[in-house]
Amino acid sequence: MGKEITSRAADYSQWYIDLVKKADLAENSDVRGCMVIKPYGYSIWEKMQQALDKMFKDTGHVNAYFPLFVPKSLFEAEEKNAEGFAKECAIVTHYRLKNDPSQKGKLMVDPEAKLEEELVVRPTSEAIIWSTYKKWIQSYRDLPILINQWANVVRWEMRTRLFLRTAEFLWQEGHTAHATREEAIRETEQMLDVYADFAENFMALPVIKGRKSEGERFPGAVDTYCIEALMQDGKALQAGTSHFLGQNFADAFHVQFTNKEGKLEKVWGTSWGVSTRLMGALIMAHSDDDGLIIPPRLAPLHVVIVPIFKNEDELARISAKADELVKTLRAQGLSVKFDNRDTHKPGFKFAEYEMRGVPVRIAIGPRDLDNGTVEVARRDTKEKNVMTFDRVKTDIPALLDDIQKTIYDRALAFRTNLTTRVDTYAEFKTVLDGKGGFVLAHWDGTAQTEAAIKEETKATIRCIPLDAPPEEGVCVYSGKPSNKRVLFARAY
RNA sequence: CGGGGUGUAGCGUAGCCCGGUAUCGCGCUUGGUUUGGGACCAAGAGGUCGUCAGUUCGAAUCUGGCCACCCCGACCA
Repeated sequence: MGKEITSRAADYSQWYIDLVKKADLAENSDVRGCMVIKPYGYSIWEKMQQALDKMFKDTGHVNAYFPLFVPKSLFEAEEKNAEGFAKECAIVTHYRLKNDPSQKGKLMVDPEAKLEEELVVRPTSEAIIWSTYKKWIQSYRDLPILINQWANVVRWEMRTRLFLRTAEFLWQEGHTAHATREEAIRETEQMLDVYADFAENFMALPVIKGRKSEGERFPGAVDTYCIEALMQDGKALQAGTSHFLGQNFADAFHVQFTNKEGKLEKVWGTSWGVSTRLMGALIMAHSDDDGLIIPPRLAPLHVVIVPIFKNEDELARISAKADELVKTLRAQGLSVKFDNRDTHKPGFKFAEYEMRGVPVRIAIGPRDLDNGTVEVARRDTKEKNVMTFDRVKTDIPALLDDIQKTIYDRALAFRTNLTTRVDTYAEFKTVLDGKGGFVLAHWDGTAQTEAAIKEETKATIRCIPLDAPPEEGVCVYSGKPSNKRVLFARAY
């Protein structure tokens, strides 16, 4: 592991890349645009999965798995959806290789093994899932269907960045089918709330819930809801989406049911997802120039114990105490590691665990044994305090709660400072180019204005906040009347 | 797909203009001294210089083709 990462002030993008690599989260693979998620990075993703999966199940959903490949004819059935993803689809056209007669030891695509129908590698699974739902739904008694899947998807992006945008990424996608419009909308909103809850309470990431403008809507959706977060460089990041699909996929795949009155009706749908992009959000929202800062509720390791010793005898004495602490803390439900390696000095270990964002570090040396104390360092503020042995059991769990809260409060204060209400276009541009962040401004509601602003400033409407109070005003761009402010920002 | 750039040890690099089998740092191995904030000293190991061809007595270096990757744009969870 190297010694330093680029500072945020020097080059925010480079800081992010350095951090992902030095904290051992992920690296570029031999496949263009695809990453290897390393064990430590994956363990954080697993924590996210566990928390989300429980929330999905608590709201009545079940997991299932649908195929990676989507026959082209199914994929193209919902026109807007197909059109929206067409430019970034990987396609399977053949199913066999053979020895290349012109080059010894090389393989070539067997031209005789061409598929009758090409298979699209899923960029999202609405098509394959709704073609399946058609077989499952005949009666109102078959509804609702509340299914989630954990899967990988492929979107052939031109430019990629670790976690934030990769050609293949991991995610979960919920796909639900309902008898009524109202129920489907309730589902869409419920899952948005689940995502916001997860972001705020697990990721310690304050988010703004809202609806996308027509231009930013998911292809094939009637309405797209999202949560938007602010990163430390003042750019916005979409952290999750929940779509009300109306009857678009029911239309495309002829999914109908017989209602209580014996009449045929079309099914209403939703879909919702979050991806490994959340890893990027987690990193960019909280971490500092010394490395990762992970909120305790997502940290694979809560506490690391580092012994400080000069010889085997000292290590043995410290180990006895450390083992006791490990037991105590594990009994509190915490993940604890005693790093007794004698191949690295304490200073090296301190730096290493800071880079990896372990929330709490406990150091024990001979001095502590004599005093009946330990040195406790918290990662979020870098504060160090001496604690007596008997306090560890109660004070460490309390400290972790405090760290979780501190990280959230810090992110919220940051966002509050970087959220600006503007009333003129000049001010709009000044704020974007100066302090950045979220800009709340009036918008006339037209796609033309939205596009013009994007063209001129690179800022997009992140969302129309759900909690925006009605307020009479005029569009900063066109001067036409508007009745609420929308959220603008430059985004990832 | 347009514009620019770069490929030398696991990683980061010097050398290239002006041809003579490769520099330095990190990391790695071994031994010793160290250990309360990324240790030090010594000795070692590790390279078809992206690839293919050409020029030459001789190519990391010059010429051409190819490949890969990075950056800027357009596109994007």
